[in-house]
Amino acid sequence: MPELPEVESIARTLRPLVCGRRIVRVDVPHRIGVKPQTRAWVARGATGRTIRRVERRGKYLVLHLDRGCLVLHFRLDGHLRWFPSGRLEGHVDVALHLSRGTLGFADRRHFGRVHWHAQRDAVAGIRTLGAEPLGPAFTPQRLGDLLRRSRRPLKLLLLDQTRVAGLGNIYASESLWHARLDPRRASDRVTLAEAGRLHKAIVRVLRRALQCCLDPAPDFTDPEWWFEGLEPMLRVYGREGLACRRCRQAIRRIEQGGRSSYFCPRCQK
DNA sequence: CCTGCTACCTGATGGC
DNA sequence: TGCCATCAGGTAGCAG
Repeated sequence: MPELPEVESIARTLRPLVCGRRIVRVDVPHRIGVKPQTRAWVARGATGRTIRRVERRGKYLVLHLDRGCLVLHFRLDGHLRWFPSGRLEGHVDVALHLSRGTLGFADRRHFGRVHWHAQRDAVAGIRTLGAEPLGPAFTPQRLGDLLRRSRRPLKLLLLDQTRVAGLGNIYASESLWHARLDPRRASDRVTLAEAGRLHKAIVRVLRRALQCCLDPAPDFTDPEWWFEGLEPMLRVYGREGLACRRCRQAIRRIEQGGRSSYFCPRCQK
């Protein structure tokens, strides 16, 4: 479960459940969930430690322990499950048994990971993350600078986590629709005014999505929870062939970087 | 450094 | 029914 708003809502919902709790045991029913680390490494790092703080960076979820941290990444389909009784049910790849309740990490597709690290910034993917789009450093100027320095298509730039942290395939397309910008446009050919529009669109889309993800909040039961609440706010993603909600033109789907982009060929220029 | 491509996995869906 | 192709929220690693 994937992009910034989803992970942020997970972090917020998780805090009261796990902060201050001790990890009494770590089970790894599917070792692929910790690859390339080992069961023993993760268990040794986390067992007996107390969860002090829950942080989101980009799409990473970091459980800071009193020594080291657990770094979770959901990739495409990973999700959390909460077992108040501590008894596992269904598919779980990694289980953190806490002093009260058990947190499970599950991903049938086995792309998602749970790793233990001595330091959060030991993770290259976190260390190199770009600006947090809902943070103070993400200004129209900053976005304008990023755009000017790349000739790549806008959509691919927005997906690059080292530029802007946390946008994924859904919200990149959504943001470009709101900004009325063609996903194929070369980044360095975007005007200042257009960069301003894009900045505003990104912030607006992510804030709105976060609201959707917080109501209803994640229940750590249904892996599809986030997508249901989201659909009403989507303007282009997954709407190939349907009428643009601004101009009624048919939405197009194209491939960029091996992934689908959705846009309106009439009002996105 | 920048860019583009592939691998990594599983399950759902649709055409024939 | 069954079989095959295609698609899916992401990133790491590697070649040029």
